[in-house]
Amino acid sequence: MTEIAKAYNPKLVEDAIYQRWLKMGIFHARLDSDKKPYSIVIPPPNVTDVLHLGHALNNTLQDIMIRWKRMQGYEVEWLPGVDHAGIATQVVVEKTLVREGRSRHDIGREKFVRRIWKWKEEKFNIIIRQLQKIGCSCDWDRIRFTMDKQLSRAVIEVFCRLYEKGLIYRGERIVNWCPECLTTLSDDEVEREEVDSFLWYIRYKLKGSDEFLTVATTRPETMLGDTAIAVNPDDGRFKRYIGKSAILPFLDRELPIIADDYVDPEFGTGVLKITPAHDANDFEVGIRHNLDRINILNKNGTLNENAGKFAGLDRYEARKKIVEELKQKGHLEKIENYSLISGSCYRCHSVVEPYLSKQWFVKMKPLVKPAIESVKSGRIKFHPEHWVKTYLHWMENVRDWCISRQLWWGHRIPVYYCNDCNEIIVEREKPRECSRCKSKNIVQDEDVLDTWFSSWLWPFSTFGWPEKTAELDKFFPTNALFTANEIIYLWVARMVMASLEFMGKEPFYDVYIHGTVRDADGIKMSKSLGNGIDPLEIIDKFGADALRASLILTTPEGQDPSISERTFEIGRNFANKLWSASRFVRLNIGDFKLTKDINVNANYLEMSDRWILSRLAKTIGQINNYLSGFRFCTAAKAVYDFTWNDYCSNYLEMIKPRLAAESNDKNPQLQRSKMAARLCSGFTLLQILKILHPFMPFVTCEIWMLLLGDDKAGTISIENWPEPQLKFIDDNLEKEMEKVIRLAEAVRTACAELNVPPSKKPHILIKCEDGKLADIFNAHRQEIKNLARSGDVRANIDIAKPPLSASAVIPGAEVYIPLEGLIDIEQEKVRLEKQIEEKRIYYEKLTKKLNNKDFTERAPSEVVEAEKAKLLKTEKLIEKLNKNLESLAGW
RNA sequence: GGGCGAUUAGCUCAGUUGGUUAGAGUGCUUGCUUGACAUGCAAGAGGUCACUGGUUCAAUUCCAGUAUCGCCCA
Repeated sequence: MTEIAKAYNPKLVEDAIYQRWLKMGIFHARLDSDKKPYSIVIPPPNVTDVLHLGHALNNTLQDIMIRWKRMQGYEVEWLPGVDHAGIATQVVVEKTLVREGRSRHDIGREKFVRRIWKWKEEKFNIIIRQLQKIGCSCDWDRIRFTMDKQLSRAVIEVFCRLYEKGLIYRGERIVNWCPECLTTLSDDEVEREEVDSFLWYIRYKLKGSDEFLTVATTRPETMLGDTAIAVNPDDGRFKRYIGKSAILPFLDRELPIIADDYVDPEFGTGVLKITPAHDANDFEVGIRHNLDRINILNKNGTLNENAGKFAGLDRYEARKKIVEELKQKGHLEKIENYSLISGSCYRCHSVVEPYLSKQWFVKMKPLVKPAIESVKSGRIKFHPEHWVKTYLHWMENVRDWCISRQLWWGHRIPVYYCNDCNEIIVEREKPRECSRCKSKNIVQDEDVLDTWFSSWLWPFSTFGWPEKTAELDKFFPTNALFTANEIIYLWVARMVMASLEFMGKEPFYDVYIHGTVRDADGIKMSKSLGNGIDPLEIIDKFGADALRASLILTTPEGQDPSISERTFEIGRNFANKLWSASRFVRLNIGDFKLTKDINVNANYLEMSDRWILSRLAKTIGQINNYLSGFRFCTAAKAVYDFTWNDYCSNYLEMIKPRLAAESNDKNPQLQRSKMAARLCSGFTLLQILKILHPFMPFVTCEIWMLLLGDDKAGTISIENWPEPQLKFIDDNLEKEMEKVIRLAEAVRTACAELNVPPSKKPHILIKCEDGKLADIFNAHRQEIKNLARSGDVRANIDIAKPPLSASAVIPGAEVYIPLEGLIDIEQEKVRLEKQIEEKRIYYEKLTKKLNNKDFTERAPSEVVEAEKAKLLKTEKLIEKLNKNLESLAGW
């Protein structure tokens, strides 16, 4: 027999166990299997950096589902992978260059991209190792990267198909421009926050008049690009100016005064300056009124030649100068404080400029329609359900998707321009000549595609699309998707659209949205704030199972968990509890051989055995329900409670005397009882290991091997998930056992409150109202002794209270604890009085309720009866407590 | 400005069809070298269920409003 260490040390076992799993190949899904498939694709972490706690949560949830399904006998595919994360990675790597005193332009595109590939390799390997440390049972044979050859092919194919279908077009639009990253950003990549700023009131002189109109603006520097002044057509104050012109300060440009509904008469002065090249709304106004678009900005945020004497200045420097000069010239009426919503780059956080440029867009409206239907019809379900609203809201207000990025890292846009005839050629392979003029003078578009343009294909590109592969056949559509709410728009919604468009099917049927990991103060964990917790550090200190269990136990469904390092003690302690209980069982079952297919024979079982089996069956049923409903936290709590309370605190305590029976004792009943306890405790423990395995794979696997013997154990990971054995469920028995447990509790409480030293094990006498209850207690003398830490136990209907005894009252019975010389009578009196007072308050509450005619007449009779029964019970309890108190009088 | 979510013990949170003396973990106090476990055992204290109305015999639970916080979108 292997010795079992006193405390569980995850460091000694986790790596070896993971290697064992890899060696056995149990994570690889086979195409030739007859089993029903179950598949999940991982939300590919970004190669920007190593994984944080949010990833740990995300992947633990998936692993729980995957391991559960695997044990249930599905052919399980959990496809892992990593995302190239275009802009994010480029920015991160660029920063490393900057630290060396160089920019990406210094070393050039080719070298820079090579450098990012190197970065990718490093992070890729670390991420894999991290996932393995966490215990994730991914199919490593099918790991993917969004820039793999085959996945890149899928991206190009999709671009071409959409272009051919007229769903991709090139257009000159106002886009979000990051002057730092020098690229466009999609609307979803811009972070908006409220900032304190000003509203500048600027006077524009009317042409040929001394009158002027005052406009209010939040961005005075853009005035250099103004091409009109606008008022609301219904605004009586300004009607007479419509059709006239104003003169732009500095540049003396003539600006037509136009009328447009877009102008809000309430804002500022009710007069707006229109800058079509630097504001999305103004752009629209410009189209309606056929206005010029004058771009005044360079790509790096400095002002260009259109800015006259301000050319070359940075945008904020220019703002300062312009305001200053306006003031000097008397064009500045006033400055007001104003809080505005400012957009910043989600990667480098510099302020984003609305910028006019030629970009590639995807027409979204046609793609959105079926994707809305998938969710409305219920074919795709969200967990928790309320995220449906978020999804639909975005879908119904979708705007065209700007997919070109002025970056070097990503999938190059498959568009070629002919330098001779300006033909635009969209091809899967690089063309040799222009399709129109046959010129060989063609160049590829410099830009790359938005990262999400590859990740929206993830559920099928990873399985080999556009090829028709066996993998796609077997594992697509996938079953579920696990992700965080931040990327419902960016990713989830787009995956649904892409899958419907290119596969004709939804990519998954269940979307589980988990919360965002926060620190103890409720602040989102992030690297920039430095409040993040490194999962590897936690694994090092507490173990991977502790990490997993703690995360799940503290992440209620649909809520953000608040986590500090101490949180992980919950899981560590639990792993140790399980370990210790297993050690106890191992030490006590002696030569009894546990086997995988061990079964419990109902004939031999005693009440406590049948009780734990009933509890076990119920618990398994609950866990199945909870997991099916994606209620991971509740499921985890159910196993936790069953293991700690039912199994350890109650069952193991109750069977201790049976296990301790001397093996040379000739009493056959005693030996049989001992066997039953060994059998049942062992059986239940093995079942616990199984239902706990998805949550805590390492420790359960290790104990499984220790109990069964390494060679025969295989791995618990591919054992059958237990079905609840309904024949064991026995509600009456549970109620009886509940009474035993309650009784023991009452005795413990009395002894603790009276400061009875634990070494003194007082005898207890139980006076029962009916013989049946007395029988139950008498049948469980041993169990009560152990649970209550008492001496002998005797129950009967006609027991007299011994003098100088403490007492406790429970429904249907009272317990006497003769404690002559051990207790302070005064203390016991106080104790009883306190209890009487408590009961009396409750009694009054019930009386009041039952005296209310409205209640007795209108509430359902069951409810009224139940209240009456409570009243009766309480009355009896008070009576008994009073008698016990009286019996102490005079001592 | 629109939408979503939250508000229950010192802290983190359960409480799914309205009736439980409102629970758990953790922290706190007290007592325990209890023959598995001090990463433990036992006991205790601690709550006007954010506030105001409404529906109801009955509201932590349903409805409306207010306040505070968080997230998403304009």
